[in-house]
Amino acid sequence: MFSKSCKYAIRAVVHLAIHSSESHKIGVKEVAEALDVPGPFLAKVLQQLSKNGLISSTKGPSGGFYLSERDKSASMRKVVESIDGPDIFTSCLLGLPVCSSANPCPLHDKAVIYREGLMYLLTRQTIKDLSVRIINDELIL
Amino acid sequence: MFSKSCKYAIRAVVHLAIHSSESHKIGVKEVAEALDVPGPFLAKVLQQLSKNGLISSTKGPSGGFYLSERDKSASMRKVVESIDGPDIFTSCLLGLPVCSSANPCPLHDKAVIYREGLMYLLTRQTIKDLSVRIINDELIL
DNA sequence: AGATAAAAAGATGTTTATATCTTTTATGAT
DNA sequence: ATCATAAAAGATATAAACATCTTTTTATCT
Repeated sequence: MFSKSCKYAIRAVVHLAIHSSESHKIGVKEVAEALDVPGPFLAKVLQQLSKNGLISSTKGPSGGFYLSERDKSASMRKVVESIDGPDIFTSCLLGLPVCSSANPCPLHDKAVIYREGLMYLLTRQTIKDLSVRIINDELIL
Repeated sequence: MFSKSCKYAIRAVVHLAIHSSESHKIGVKEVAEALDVPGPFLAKVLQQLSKNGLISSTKGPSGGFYLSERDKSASMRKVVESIDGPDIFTSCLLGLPVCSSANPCPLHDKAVIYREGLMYLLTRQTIKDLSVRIINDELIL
């Protein structure tokens, strides 16, 4: 479903939402250790998220990555699309170039419902929503 | 969602269901041209499907791949799992090793519903069901 | 039996995804 | 102003997926 980069991105963004703020930035190393993922690879992912404006960062001493309040109001869908590309929820399940409700592939009508359900779920769910839920339900990352 | 091999497999199986029979086997080349996919690569996929007992084949002159009536009664889910592995519908969306309804990752409860919907759809839908629908609705492959 | 056709199997190449390392640049602290 | 710190950027390495080619095996027909 999601690429590994994307999975890391989702977890990292939520971790930052919970543990960072404008006044308390976090380094890649710390995030990587918390999530138990390869640091240099996570750095790439965070840089891309930063370049796409989904997370914030500053260089230099006491710098690091963080989420502003504005960042936290973005949808999880944007996070996913920022890494795996905008077509992940809309491209044909069978990889056919022409596939739409007008010209459906054999799986289109039946399967698209479920994928769109997931898409809309992630569209509605903001980073903040998710992190609040994680704190309340004591979920793991 | 599905790997390229898996997409090819789905399309090839359906093509065989529609165009082949025990008395009319089809060569890889013919299938590859019909679906417009690379022949040698499709051959690998068909071989794996054959080895896993999802499609039938015979060697030699007038040999080729085909679907017996018994083959056609298998679910599309088996086709998918035969190529992409049995975990494709059940592994954690975030790639966490421990993730279940008892110990859910942040996306688990909400997202799993949709993926399971797709899984059950493919479980119910046999190869024959799908090919009949394709013929009736004149869908493309 | 020999020729042939086609899958099966194996070897190899190419591309993309994943992962790591090194250098550069910007920032805050002294 | 200088130094230390940490992200950004670039270069490189490894693994997996994707793709192709070649050889072998097997079945069928003559």
